[in-house]
Amino acid sequence: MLPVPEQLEILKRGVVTLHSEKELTEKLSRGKPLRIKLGVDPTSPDIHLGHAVGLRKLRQFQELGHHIVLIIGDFTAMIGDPSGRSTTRPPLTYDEVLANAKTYTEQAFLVLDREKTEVVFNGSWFKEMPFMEVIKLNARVTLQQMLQREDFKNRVAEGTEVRLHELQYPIMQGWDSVVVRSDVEIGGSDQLFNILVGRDLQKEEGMEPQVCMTLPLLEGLDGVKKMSKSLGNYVGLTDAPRDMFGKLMSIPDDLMAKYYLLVLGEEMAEGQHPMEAKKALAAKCVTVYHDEAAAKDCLEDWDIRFSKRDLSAADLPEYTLGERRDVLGVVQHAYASVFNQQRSGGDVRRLIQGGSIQLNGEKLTDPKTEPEWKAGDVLKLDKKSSVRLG
RNA sequence: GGGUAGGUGCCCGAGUGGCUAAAGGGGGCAGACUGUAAAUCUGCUGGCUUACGCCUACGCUGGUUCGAAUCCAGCCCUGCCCA
Repeated sequence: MLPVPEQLEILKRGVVTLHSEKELTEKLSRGKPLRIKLGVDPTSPDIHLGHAVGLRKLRQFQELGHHIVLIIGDFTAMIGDPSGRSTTRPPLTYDEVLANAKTYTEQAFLVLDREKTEVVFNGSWFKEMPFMEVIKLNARVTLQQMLQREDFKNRVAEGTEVRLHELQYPIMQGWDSVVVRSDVEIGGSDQLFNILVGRDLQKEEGMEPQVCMTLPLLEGLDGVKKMSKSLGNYVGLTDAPRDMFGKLMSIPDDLMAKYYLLVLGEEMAEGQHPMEAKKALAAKCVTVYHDEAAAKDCLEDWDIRFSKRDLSAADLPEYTLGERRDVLGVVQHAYASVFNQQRSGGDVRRLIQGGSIQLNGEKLTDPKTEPEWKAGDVLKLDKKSSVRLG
């Protein structure tokens, strides 16, 4: 194992809070692998770059020889972490959660070393927990402590509902720490409170409290809100290369440095042209989650499509005409058959009248006309989708 | 349990009998421009229809009325205050 100061230096990189450095130093200096905990709730089937921030930190611990405990919150997912949300989340069925858990763990191993990771489900201890135990656990936390939490406090102040099961969430997450005997817990900065509850419960159980380490939250593509599946502002680890690339090109310029740091773990080079810097970011990210060849393909495709705007040279999906020959009918059919999107007539009409639909670069603004469709023609539907006529 | 304020389109929120497919904002989409799917500006933003028009929509169910998101009754749900 590396000397403690060097380990510390790596581990401290990019963290928001570390409570405390002294405790971490002490734990590290014993020279034994530490148990590092990260809990994830499988509320959706895919992991995105926001989750990956925590996973990357785990990976660092792993490379330093520590032991990772990845907790799949199959039980906590049924509640939904109230962190940062202003309304109650609709509950998932247990089957949905289990299905998500499966893809989740698979995708986590895109970042983590599978061999050195212990995966546990918190349902394995919560499912069988006697109600008496639940009561005891609840007796350890006061309502006032719970209400200190920003999101509960705000909701109470605003007069929106807070349901009692939501109050259980921090307690459950804290109890996880007791069960897995974690030395360090990692989480997003919105997890601070929950992680601290873990410390309290561990202390009460006579254990040495875990070190609390939080990481910055990664804003999503909109540049404002936390990256999340439900907001649709995310980049999935398993997104197709071109999607991943394109999505990353759509982040606001001033977010680039943060993405460099949190997604790639490197500093953004100074003095670069913003577009070049963003292309490099997107390409590197594609390289990490796919490979270099894919990244190269994305770069080329991007230049052809958006910089040179030469759709005729791009490789586009092929589309075969259906029954109708009028613009509206063709576009609607193309969306359905090539991109699997059902668009309403009004929707398509708006696209047409707005000038989005272009045949070989010429705008088709009349829904009723029946242009001469020839094989090889390029039909642009919208910014992201174009087809070549077969 | 009592009192009281509410439940409107993807979200927030205005609207108290016809001018309401429903102000405004957010979000989303498109166009122009550009250095990108950045930024900025502009337009669009329920469904069907070539169109006239039709249908669906303001918590639910009924009712009053020529006509209801708007009035009445019952029910369901939420906040706040009191118990």
